[in-house]
Amino acid sequence: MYKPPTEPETLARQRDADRTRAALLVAARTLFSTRGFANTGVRDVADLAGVNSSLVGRYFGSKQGLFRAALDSVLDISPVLRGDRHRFCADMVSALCNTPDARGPLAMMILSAADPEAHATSVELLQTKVLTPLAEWLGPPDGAWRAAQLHILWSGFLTSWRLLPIQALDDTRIASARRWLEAATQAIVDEGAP
Amino acid sequence: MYKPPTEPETLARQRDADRTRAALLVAARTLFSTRGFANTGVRDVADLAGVNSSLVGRYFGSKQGLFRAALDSVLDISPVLRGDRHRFCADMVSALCNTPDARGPLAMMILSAADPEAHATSVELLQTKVLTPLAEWLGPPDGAWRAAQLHILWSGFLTSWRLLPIQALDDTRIASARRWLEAATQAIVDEGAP
DNA sequence: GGGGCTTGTACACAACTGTTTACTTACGAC
DNA sequence: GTCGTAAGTAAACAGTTGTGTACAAGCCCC
Repeated sequence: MYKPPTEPETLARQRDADRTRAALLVAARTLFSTRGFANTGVRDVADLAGVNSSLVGRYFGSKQGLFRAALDSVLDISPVLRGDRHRFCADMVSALCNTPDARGPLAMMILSAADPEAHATSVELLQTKVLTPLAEWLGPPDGAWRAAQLHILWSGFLTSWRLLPIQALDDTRIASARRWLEAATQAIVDEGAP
Repeated sequence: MYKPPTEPETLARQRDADRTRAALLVAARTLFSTRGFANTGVRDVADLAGVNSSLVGRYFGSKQGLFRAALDSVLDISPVLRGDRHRFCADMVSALCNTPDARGPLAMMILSAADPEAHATSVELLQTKVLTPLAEWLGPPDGAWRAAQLHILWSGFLTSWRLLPIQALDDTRIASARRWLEAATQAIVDEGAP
């Protein structure tokens, strides 16, 4: 059988650990937030990233480590909190709906909540990286409780829109629903300063 | 080695197909609503029900068939809708929080949303067995949209309470949170008749 | 009491899982 | 150039999964 002297198309991939790690994180965010933790195999992530599956173990220790790193890398609301206070609601709703990789961190956490370890990771990171800073930003009175109300509202909206889609939030009605979400968010924020 | 003439403890289980089917459904509801579809094996369900795992295939065709049957068997809000109109909010919140088998149908659907087929089943049954009847019950104006608002509120609450628990809804604060949920529900119901 | 259908059990099967190991190859310092 | 280390690959591992099949046994009707 003929064999070409040097493999033509599979010219050796450039070796770049940082790039590989980043590609794995992007693929992980995409798949975990779409199919959840249990329905995503490390081979799926590696294939999407275009790298070998054993590199997951090398760079992140385990599938769980990859999940934590992927979630941690995208769970950050400080940009919105640092922005204009008038723009908070619009920015937040926008960040919630226009998610960069697939369906965003909230979907990633909820779809992966069935796995005990991924669940623990999500609970921890959600509290420290979202709810606590948000409660501080809202300030007294009842910053923590209003932060919780916001989270309830947002997770309910996201669940009903993308995770368990209902007819009232389909493509033809999503625009007005987003306006409603923004108004509802504003109402909770304003509870503090009537 | 001695062998007793007739097995003493494993005396033949009485053969009752209906009872077996029912036991499988209870076990399925419990596990699916706790661990989700992907993290629940047919052997787990069968073991919890105390029957042989191959009976899942016989009685429900497949694991997917079991999921549909289990969800269908518990997704029914007509008792609440038939009750006193004044009691609607209290009954609904109670039904949402005091779920008979483990965590109830909403948790079951959300935790299983990562699986494509279980997801399709959930979307279909949720619309036909909950949202549509609820929208009719609410009536004009905007029955469908107010039903959607209720679903967003409830699914957000349940997610933040049991699926991805936040500190603001822990055991010490859940009582007042339930009162808040009831009031918020009432507000949406009353939107129709100010 | 004895077929015949139903109920239940045990087991085999192939596919897939996350992880680990042994190995090859590229890059950079000397 | 060459040598050592980092980067990447392939394959094997043991465990688990859903499903199907072959077999044992109870129940009911005749």
